[in-house]
Amino acid sequence: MSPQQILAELKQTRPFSTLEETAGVGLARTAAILDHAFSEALRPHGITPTQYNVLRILRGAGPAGLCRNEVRDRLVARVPDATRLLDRMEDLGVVSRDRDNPDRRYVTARITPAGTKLLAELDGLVLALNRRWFGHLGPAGLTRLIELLDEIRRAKSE
Amino acid sequence: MSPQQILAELKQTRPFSTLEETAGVGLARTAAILDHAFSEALRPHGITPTQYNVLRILRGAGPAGLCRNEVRDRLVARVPDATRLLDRMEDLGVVSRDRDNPDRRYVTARITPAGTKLLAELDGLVLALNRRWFGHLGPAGLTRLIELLDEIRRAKSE
DNA sequence: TGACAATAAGTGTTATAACACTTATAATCA
DNA sequence: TGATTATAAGTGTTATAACACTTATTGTCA
Repeated sequence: MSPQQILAELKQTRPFSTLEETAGVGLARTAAILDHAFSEALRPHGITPTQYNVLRILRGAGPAGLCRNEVRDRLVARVPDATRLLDRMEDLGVVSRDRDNPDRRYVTARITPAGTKLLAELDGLVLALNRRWFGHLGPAGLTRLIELLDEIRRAKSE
Repeated sequence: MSPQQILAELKQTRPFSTLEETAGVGLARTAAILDHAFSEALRPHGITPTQYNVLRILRGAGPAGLCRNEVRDRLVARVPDATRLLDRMEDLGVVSRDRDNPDRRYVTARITPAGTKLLAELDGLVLALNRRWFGHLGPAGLTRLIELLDEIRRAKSE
């Protein structure tokens, strides 16, 4: 096989083994692994990572709660059907909803006492997982990682 | 309100504003944004990011192809139903399958000429997207990002 | 002020993800 | 060699994601 053929074959099977692509695949793979592990860790508690995210958002909002679209827009991952996501969480008893805004188009979602209790039970677990997965990078590594990720999102939105 | 109450309230609404958590949320959010953008970019071409991933894997495997489980295990994100993922891609005409292994339990999946053609059409797009999203980090930033992500996955699997 | 546009939420429907379970073939070993 | 275990693929089913569309309420302005 001639050098040209070898190069042609490499080019065919791995057309862009660039740093950019390596970073992109690494980012996607890492996020997928951690999301799956988090999902497994939450399973015994009956909620998904997205639902956990909603609970964190609503706990942060306090008694005032938040309307559906505000919850949706604060989610880590885009969800096109926040209504039924909140439906399920209402069925679970961790979220309540009321059309109590003067503007009657809005429906306010709030975390319930049961939701607050569940979240409190999970705080230790989440802290431990974050330490296990990220702790060994050290403050300098973590700060750099956070910077790099911020830069990527900034470039994306420009 | 006493300082203690203020602290207690902050603690309640933001129990762990640690570097680890900031990195975790940043990682998940960045990956979700890029995956969504990639999905949108692929939409006009009729495939999803996962299907694109399968095509890349099968192009890399060459004429020998790969069995279902090998394809599944090489995917960036875990997929519990690779059979029907390949079913759909076979319906699209970009993948073929044959039970042509001496061990008749195996079904070999291969990329079709149509799949190779589609992938070739997408190479430029993917290269451009990767440059746009990651290029401005520079070789040093990209290398560091790749290192940090590798470290996270290594810690996870230990 | 009354038609029209804008905004918030919800609904209908299809496709895919996820999980448990079954079938088919091959390898192992008493 | 024949029963048993292991491996690969596929199937049945439910829940969720995704997208387009509809309804209800409010704001705007000719």
